[in-house]
Amino acid sequence: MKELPDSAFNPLLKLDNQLCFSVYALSRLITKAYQPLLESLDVTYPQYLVLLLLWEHEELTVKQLGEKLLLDSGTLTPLLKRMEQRQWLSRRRDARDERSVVVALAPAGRVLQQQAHEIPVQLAEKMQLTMPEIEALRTQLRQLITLLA
Amino acid sequence: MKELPDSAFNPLLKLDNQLCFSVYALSRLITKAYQPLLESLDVTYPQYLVLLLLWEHEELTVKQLGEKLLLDSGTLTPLLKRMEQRQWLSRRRDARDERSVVVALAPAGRVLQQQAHEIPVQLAEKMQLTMPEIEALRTQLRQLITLLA
DNA sequence: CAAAGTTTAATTGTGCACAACTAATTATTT
DNA sequence: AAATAATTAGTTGTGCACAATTAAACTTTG
Repeated sequence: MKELPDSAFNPLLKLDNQLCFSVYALSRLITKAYQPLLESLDVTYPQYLVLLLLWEHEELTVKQLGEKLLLDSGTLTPLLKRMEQRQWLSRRRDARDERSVVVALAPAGRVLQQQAHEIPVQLAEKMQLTMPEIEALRTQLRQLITLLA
Repeated sequence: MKELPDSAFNPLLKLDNQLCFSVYALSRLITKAYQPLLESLDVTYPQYLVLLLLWEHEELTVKQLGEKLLLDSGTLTPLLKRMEQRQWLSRRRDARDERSVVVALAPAGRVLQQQAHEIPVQLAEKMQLTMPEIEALRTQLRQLITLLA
């Protein structure tokens, strides 16, 4: 009997079939789709996510940012230092608990918010999805996230 | 009138509402879910994706790998060099077109395939999804991928 | 055929992402 | 109170990911 490639027996090993690869590829494509919109602000996508949170909450500890973004200090500390250098935010130890570092929105970070208004709208257009479609997809992904997180 | 935070007016700016963040977070969680399964092979997730393709196709040019994985030579070249050092694959210029580099599965890479059989199954279990659910989700994601790619 | 243009990898430099570890502070236990 | 444990950021080292550039090989065109 002729030998067949393994993927003939185990179609799960075929790349095209893999849900995980789709998520991985889509994630990078989304970052690229954001890039032309973000580069006018000279902000990377992870930095934009931090700004989204600070626009909403004004100040958060590194730990709180990490919980919301699912990132650890090894990623956040250098990222926040770069953002501090550009004066978008400030970092200071919490007086009530010197272990914590409080990250607060700075005036220049507030200015960026004005320029960011159209970004979510433009991106939704790029993805050509209706609101209900976006809702449904996000709900499914969030189920997986809570499962794996 | 009292000032409200901007996200009250523009809920799209709220992180929790963002489809894009869900994809980004899920992608990293999936990589982490793979990690305990892949570390027994001492392979990273992107390296595993390359292996999946080589198990299927035996040999591919860097360009073909890039097209399938949506990665460029800046990412692939150093990754493939590391895999070549471990003797999982070989790299050689194509005699018919010296611009191309042919990446071919090496015997040690074939051995890895045996150990990888259970990985997709174990991951599907972790995600607690039925096959139809996986299919449906993947179809939606692939639509977005072709749109953005 | 020669010049101009295209294709393919490699290189360089920046910024995540994360595991493993360290150091400092706070909380808990005895 | 002293010893122990837990929490929080920071540090170090490795590996992607990608933009921008370079260099070599091939293709097309005048």
